[in-house]
Amino acid sequence: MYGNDPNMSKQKISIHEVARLAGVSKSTVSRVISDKGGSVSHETLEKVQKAIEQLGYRKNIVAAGLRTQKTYMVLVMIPDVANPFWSEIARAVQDTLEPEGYSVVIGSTYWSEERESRYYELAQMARFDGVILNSVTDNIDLIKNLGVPAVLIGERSAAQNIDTVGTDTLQATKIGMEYLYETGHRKIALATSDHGSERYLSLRARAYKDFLHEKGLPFDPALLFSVNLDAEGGRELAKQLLGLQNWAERVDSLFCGNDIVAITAMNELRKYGIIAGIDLSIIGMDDVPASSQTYPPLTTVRKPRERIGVAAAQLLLRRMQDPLGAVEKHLFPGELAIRDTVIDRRKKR
Amino acid sequence: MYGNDPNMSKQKISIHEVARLAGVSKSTVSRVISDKGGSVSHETLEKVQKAIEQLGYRKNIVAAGLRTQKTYMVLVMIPDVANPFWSEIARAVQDTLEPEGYSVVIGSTYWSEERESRYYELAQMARFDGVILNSVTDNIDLIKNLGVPAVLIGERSAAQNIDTVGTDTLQATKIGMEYLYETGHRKIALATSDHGSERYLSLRARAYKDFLHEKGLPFDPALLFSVNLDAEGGRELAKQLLGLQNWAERVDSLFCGNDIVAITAMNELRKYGIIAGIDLSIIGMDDVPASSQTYPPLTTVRKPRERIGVAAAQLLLRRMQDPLGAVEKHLFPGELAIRDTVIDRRKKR
DNA sequence: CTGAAAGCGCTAACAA
DNA sequence: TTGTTAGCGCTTTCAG
Repeated sequence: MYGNDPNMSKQKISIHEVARLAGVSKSTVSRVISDKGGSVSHETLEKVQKAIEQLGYRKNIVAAGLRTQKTYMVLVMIPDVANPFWSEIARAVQDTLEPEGYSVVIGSTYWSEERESRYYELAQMARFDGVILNSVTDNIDLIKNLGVPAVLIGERSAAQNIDTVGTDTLQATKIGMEYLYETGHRKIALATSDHGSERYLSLRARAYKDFLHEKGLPFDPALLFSVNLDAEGGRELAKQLLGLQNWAERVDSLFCGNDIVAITAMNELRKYGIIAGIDLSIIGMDDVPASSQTYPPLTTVRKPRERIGVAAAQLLLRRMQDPLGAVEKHLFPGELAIRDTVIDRRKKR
Repeated sequence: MYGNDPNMSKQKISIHEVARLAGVSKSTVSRVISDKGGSVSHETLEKVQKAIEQLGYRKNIVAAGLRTQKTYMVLVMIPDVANPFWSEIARAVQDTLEPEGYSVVIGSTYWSEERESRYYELAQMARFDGVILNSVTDNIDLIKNLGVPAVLIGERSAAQNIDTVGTDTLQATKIGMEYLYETGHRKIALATSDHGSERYLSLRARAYKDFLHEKGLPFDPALLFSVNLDAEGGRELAKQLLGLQNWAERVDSLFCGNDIVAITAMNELRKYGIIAGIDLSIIGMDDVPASSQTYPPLTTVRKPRERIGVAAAQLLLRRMQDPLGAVEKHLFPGELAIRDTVIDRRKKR
């Protein structure tokens, strides 16, 4: 009549109740529920399991963590969950960490240092076993002093002594250039940002120049457009291009720093009757979801978001087991997503 | 030489060390750090604070939670983080819960029941103070037995006894229809899914019929297209429309069940020379990011993702304080996002 | 206002 | 193989 309702959903049932019902000690129950395979006789094992079943007992991992110093929680700190680039990385991390028993907390910093430090605080309150992050500030000392294994996502050279995974921008740019070259383009323009602080952006410019040199093509400074990598930059780019004398004879293709720029530039140029894929070749970078929905669909260099996420997760897993192992860095190549904005000029020759 | 470095980042410093340094008891330190404003003299308060500062002490909220039965963690269970619709809701939840001291865990179920139950397990392991979720199964009993305050996101009628927030699909459909009507359209077609299980989808059809009736317009069953709400459905829709006899005379506008359908249909129709916003009006639903990047940009009915997220978070906050309060339900109206795919036919009259 | 002691639910020596 | 005894770091009576 009292307490014999197995469906009571209140989780008042702890290891203690299980022990009582099974007629064993708490430690024995503990041995059963902590998968460490502590030595328990087959007989008692069954008794305990039956009691657990009967009471609907659930292990309280938070309490367990207090003792073992593990939380089975990992923080993924990224600039913006709602941005597909980052959310897809987060998803990949989640997918590889959860089967290992970890829960993933996603924190959006919205590029704000203040929000970043709030997450660092959290991390220091012993909430997480590990952290995967993309920091605005790249305050390496801060990250190293977190007292928690950390993996960086990005491609900053500042981070010398810390695990890193990211995209190989040099290669990603080159692969796009190469594709333009193969399809018969010889007058390639580049649109990218020259934001001083974000030094990795100029990697695109470096790859561009290297490429021209390698192919023995002339470098025309007027074809290196400097714009912000957002929608505004795309419109600006269209304007700059159109402002160029004899532009149609000087450029046959446009390599854009990212897809947003490519898409807005493309839409802007159309207003002047210039159609991407017909009058001018355009190629973007990132492969955001919108890129396949534009008209015509955008050819672009895809950044391997999934691989990045998976690699970061695996690296963290390793680092959590062996905090003192050698620092690793992984740069993944971009992949060409061929759609309809690059003209095949070989046919025309 | 040993241990006298105040910057040692290992968080070995607990309440105990602080107490020693400040020359008080652990309880006193506890009173200081738990914002409950326990009575502490101004003098000791200062001593303790100084000690905390000096040692770089951080409160271990996990340990505290063991005692207080609070984890300050909230689970947001959604079908897919990488889908903008859901990630924006998650972001809003995060933005309103974090200032209250909660950490938000985002869990993606990918529409799988199995993954859902894994999260229910987690919730039962006393990890979370509350849960905000969109369930595939809508197993209300299960959710109620979680033993944790829960708020549902969606618009399922099944959920009678549980807090819910969602979009008012009936109204959202109507507002789009109304806009078409205002701009002079009288031959409106609707494309939606008739998936039996997802009964809320047929809300669109209901709103459609109601609207026609209200305006005294005839209902032509051939103009109610039934397609899946994905890219494939969009192409299918284009095919069906084109297959209709005299379609150009029978329909002047197309209301699509969601943006994906609208965008793919629009791109497909263009192949036959039919341009949205010129030859045919098209309107979507959701306002996904890609919608503003299409050419022409898509007019659509925006679902108030942010408001939904904020409301869900606030509701959960309330429910966590008062678990027995009356069940609440909030449906938010859709908003028109006017862009370029709807023709203003009034001019032509 | 402050301290001592008990305990949240679990794990980890150490005995038995 | 099992039970006993201490804690993990914090909060919370209950005295003083």
